[in-house]
Amino acid sequence: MQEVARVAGVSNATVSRVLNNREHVSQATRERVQAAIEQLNYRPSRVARSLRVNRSRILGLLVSDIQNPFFTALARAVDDVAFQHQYTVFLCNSDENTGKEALYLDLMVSENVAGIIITPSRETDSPCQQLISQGLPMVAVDRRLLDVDIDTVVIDNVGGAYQLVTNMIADGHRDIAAIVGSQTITTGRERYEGYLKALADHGLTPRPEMIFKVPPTESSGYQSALRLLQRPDRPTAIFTGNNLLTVGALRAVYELNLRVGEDIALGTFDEMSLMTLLLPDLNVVAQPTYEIGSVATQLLLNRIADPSLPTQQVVLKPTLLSKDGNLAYYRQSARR
Amino acid sequence: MQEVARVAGVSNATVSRVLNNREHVSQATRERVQAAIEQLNYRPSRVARSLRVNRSRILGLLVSDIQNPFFTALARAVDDVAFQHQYTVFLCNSDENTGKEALYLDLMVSENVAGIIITPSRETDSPCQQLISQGLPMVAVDRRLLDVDIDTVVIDNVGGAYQLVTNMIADGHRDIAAIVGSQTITTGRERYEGYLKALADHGLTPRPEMIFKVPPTESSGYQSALRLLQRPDRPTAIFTGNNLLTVGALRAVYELNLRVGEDIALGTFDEMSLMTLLLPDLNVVAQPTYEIGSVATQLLLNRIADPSLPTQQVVLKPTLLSKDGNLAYYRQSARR
DNA sequence: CTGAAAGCGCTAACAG
DNA sequence: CTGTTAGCGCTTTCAG
Repeated sequence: MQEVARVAGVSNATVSRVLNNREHVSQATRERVQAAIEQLNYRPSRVARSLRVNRSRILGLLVSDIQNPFFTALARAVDDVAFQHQYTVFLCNSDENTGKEALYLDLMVSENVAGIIITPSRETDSPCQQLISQGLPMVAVDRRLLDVDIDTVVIDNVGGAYQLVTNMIADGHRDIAAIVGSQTITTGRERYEGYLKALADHGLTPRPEMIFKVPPTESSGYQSALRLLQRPDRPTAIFTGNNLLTVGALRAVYELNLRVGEDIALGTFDEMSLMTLLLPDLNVVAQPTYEIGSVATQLLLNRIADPSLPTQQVVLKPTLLSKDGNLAYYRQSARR
Repeated sequence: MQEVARVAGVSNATVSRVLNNREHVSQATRERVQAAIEQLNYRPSRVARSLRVNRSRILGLLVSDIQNPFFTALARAVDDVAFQHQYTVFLCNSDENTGKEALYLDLMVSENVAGIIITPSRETDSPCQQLISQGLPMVAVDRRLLDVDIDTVVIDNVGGAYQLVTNMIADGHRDIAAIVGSQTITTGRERYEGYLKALADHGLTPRPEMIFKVPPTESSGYQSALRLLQRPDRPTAIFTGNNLLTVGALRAVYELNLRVGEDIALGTFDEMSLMTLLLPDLNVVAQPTYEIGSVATQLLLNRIADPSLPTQQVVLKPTLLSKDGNLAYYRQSARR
């Protein structure tokens, strides 16, 4: 910067003014500085600026699984909106691991991010509480945080699961098993709640041995489904709580040479590329993933602009895909 | 930091020494400082450190499509290796857009990253050249960069495509169409080259109207496949150059109510979750994705440690999945 | 083994 | 409209 100032024959204060498009600089000087910048191929240090002004134009995004298409779609949306507002995104992967989550949060703070969007890996005792009370703008996404006053964007998990399971009941199923995610995460608990409610409202009582509450991973889905399907009294349908559990369950189904929609019905959350295309008989509740991400980012930007805003809890509606509608939905989303 | 120094009754120089695990600090002082850090819940500013030492422990990773499972698997590998070495990863999405690519590169430099791993969006005139000559450690991954002396990790695309197409020929196909990515990207060109070579070596001549060179997107794959499949003289097989093209092609196949492996054979690069499970008749060349990412990261860390190292070009072997082997491969990779 | 002091590159008063 | 100056939080000589 000194160098630029020297070449342009001005002080570095003036260079700074030009850089930040401040007024009180004559057109002539401005152009001289621009020329010097070009000539030297100068790039301002965002690090120094961040240190000085004590805030950056970086948003932290901490997802719990970078390989899960749901989270990458979310990341994509966050990136888009941030980019439109000249913010950039620091994307990290907590791996569903509270230790890593805490570590990355610390790191983001150390890096002076302007705010953080997080998919919390547990709903209580979150390190988020402390950061928020320190005034760091934060938004929780996909999963709620208990006992923390924080902007939140989630979907109506109870309602979505309820619709899905009701739909399976309407298809004639009376014995519907469930493989749902850990009950310490709101999505897992709420979707399970919707499942139970749908059964109860139709006079059905679930068999306890038909219910698996497991970590939301592919291998858990696989193991659980295998155990379910190998029973002599296997259920006629399985409700799986998220996409990874579904993939695992599908693996088990195929391994046992069963057919989805014929030997066993499957109902699940999350639309995945190819899944609806190749498995038209799958019952799917699709999340408005892109919208979740963009709303969350907007919320975060609003809070950065005005930290005194009251916190908001946004609940978006998922969409039950009709069997005929699957392909149409897939096509539409692929077009984006 | 001042605060910690005050509470511990030492100078901030000493606090710094404790923070960085430097010697020449008595055990007693060290403990006093640690206690103060705990008590105040102090987190050092990485921004200030980065400004002072003019380097950070951040690696930049610039991928061309954050929603492509190939790149997220890559990101996962980079993240893992970086994390093991106490580095963190700044992940950005160039969106296959040279403008965004240049912008993010500038940004990463401004943020003082220690080095960059990039999947270049074009093979010539890359802004990477300049950064490298400025001494910034960089690694190109998945795609080569022409006329730039840079560490590179790619797979043997020619060989992989050759094997795949040869395999289809062995299955009896004589009329194999191709939908390959832009020829300004090395993967697109090399895979096309392998395709041509396989045909030539078996005395086959491709029909020009059966060859589509298009951007590597799902919609290009869809459009191209649709046009191919709607011809009265449609081919018996299609070679698609990457996973997105494949997904698009699959969409066209399903829309026309054709069956993979019966009405039309498909051969493609990249293994995708579920794809091999649900489509056992797909011919697939799988990339050692995780290894690509980990080798690239290792290369970058080596160069950061010693910038004078000669550059390396690593070429990894892809694996042709036998039809029977698909499921086994899928299972194994899912276990990771 | 510890402290004082300079300075990384930038911004923001404050003067002029 | 432009320059001078102080200082963001840290590391790193150099003295003691």
